[in-house]
Amino acid sequence: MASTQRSFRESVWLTIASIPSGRVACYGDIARMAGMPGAARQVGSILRKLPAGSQLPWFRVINAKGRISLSGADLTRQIKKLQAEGIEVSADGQISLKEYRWEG
DNA sequence: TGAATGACAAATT
DNA sequence: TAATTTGCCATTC
Repeated sequence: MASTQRSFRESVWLTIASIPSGRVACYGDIARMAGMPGAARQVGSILRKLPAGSQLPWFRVINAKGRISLSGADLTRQIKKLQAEGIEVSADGQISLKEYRWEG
C-alpha cells in the first residue's frame, strides 16, 4: 500500500538502518526523519513488534531523555549491544546524548 | 470496521 | 526540581 507511504513503518526501518554505528537517535527524531513528526510513539510500537530475525539496529534507538525505555532482560540486552559499539551506557541505560546523538 | 494500545514527548502543576 | 497529565498517531486486536 502506498498511502501513508511505504507504511511509515518501512520509512522508520530505513531511517533506523541509517544510524551510523556508535551513534544513537531518539524516537522523536526517527519519526521526524521518517517524515512523520510527532509519531514518536509509533516508532516504539513498530520496534516492539519488530519481526524476529530483523537485522535492524533497534538498539540504537532511545528516548529523548537519552535513556533506554526498555526494562528487564531487554534493557540489559540493549545496553550490551550499545557498549559493544563503543557507546558509554550507565547501568540504568542512561546515555550521553550530547556525545552520541545522531542528528542525521 | 472500530476501539484499544503503546520501546514517546512536551507542557503543566 | 520532580512528578503527573495531556496530546499524538500508526499499528494491532
